[in-house]
Amino acid sequence: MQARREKLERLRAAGVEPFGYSFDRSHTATEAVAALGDADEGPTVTVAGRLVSWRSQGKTAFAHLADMDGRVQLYFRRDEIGDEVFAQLAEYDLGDWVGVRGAMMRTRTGEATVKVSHVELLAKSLRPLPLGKEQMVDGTLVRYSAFSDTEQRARQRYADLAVHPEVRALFRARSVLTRAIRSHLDGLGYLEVETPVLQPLYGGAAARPFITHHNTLDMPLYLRIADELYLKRLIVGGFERVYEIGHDFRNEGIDRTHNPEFTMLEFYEAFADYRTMMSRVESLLVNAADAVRAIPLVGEKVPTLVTPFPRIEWVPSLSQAAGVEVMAVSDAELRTLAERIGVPKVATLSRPKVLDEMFQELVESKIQVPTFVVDYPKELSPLAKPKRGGPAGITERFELFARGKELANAFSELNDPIDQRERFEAQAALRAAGDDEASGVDEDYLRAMEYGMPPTGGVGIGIDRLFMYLTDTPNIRDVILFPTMRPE
RNA sequence: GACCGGGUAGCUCAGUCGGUAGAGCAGCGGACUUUUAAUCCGUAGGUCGUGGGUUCGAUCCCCACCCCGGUCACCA
Repeated sequence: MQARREKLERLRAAGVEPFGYSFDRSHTATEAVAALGDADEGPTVTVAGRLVSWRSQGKTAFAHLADMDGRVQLYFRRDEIGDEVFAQLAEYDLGDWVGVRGAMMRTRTGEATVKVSHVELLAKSLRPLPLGKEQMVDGTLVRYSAFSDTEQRARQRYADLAVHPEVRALFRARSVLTRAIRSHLDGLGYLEVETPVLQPLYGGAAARPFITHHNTLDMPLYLRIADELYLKRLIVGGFERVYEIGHDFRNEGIDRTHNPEFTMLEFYEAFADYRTMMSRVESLLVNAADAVRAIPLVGEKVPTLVTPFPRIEWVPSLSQAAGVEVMAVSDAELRTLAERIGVPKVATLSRPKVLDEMFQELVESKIQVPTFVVDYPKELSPLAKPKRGGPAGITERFELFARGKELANAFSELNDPIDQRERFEAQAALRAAGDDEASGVDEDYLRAMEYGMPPTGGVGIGIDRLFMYLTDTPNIRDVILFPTMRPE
């Protein structure tokens, strides 16, 4: 770093501004290479990017310049750019942002290269980037001394992105994913809306919230754990199709699949039930997967989605896997069974919870291809409507699983305000008993329900997890640009 | 929270059966007008995660703690 400072000073002394103001480029690196085509000489191009390699050879030098999505070789000759400028190249470092102009040419070894006739420094890099060396071996990129410390890559995402084109490609793909989702929902007549992140009451899921304080109002506010209750207020208001993509916040642990702040898509559609929402989810995911599949360096990993997704019913699938009629079997028998499967602390769990654990163990974790699990027990689904015409105690709810992980959760939404009040009050009782994941009674939401909400289907999809599934990324930290981390 | 693995140069790592440390790349100086992990010669660079203990002496052994990763547990 000291050496780079000194170079900076020498450049300034020579009248070179080390931090430029703007630069007009005619081609990206990829476009410049394409402009040469198969020819040995090509048009003059102007390109800009970071210096990522440098091979000096006395009176010539080769370098590679990398920009957003590509790289191109640069060839400097003293007799081409003059003694003074050539001498100044000694003050350049890897990581510097430069702009160059020159004719495209092909080198002896066949690489498309800019024969530089003009070079200018756009920004001096004072801190060395952790650039490794790389080589193509049989068509695959081999890195040496790559920047691989997972912690530092997440903390210094800017450096991770700067030296790893495939990381840039991954996050570009993530952006493409959300764009595809928006485009798909917009095409169905959905309205994208924004609802409060700061909420006086939190609800719509069971999770511990982040709590903050508003000074002027002198009251606590909670960072939302879900968008659900506000989006359904909008259905009451007459927006028949709404969606929101935003961050939810849950004050819980951090691990491979959990970040305290994560991206949630929720969409609600009036007059729809959960069956309609299943087909919405299918077409949405197929479109999203197609969009991501088109991204180089990422798309190869995207699984092929075959619709319609298989559908299995919660109770029968569990009964079959367990070998007994789980809803009919005695409590004692059920618990014995659960223990044999390996469910921990069976004695401390309620019966619905035991069933849920058994389901996770026997069914959920074995689902590989995207599969809808439908018709959940009421005890596990407090926000879903009872199953029409179906057995008592079953609700119209589905979850989508793939590779053993939940991708979506949806209901035919409960719109009976009397029933809703009872469920809120049950939650409030739990909260009073010390369960800080339970919510209170949201009177304003009940008031909205009392005005009348049409039949509505609603879906929540965790975008981070969906993207992890599509790109086969095992750690959520690797799909969030700046994951939550302990301070250094 | 438990267990396992790890923390040494800017990056990736090696090592010291206990005697205050090395390599490659990056850096710096030099040679080189088609190189591509360029090559060649030379050179600089480290409170060995933190604190304590044992010892004449600790980066190494012991204890505690911190941090990271993995597995498991917890978690609608």
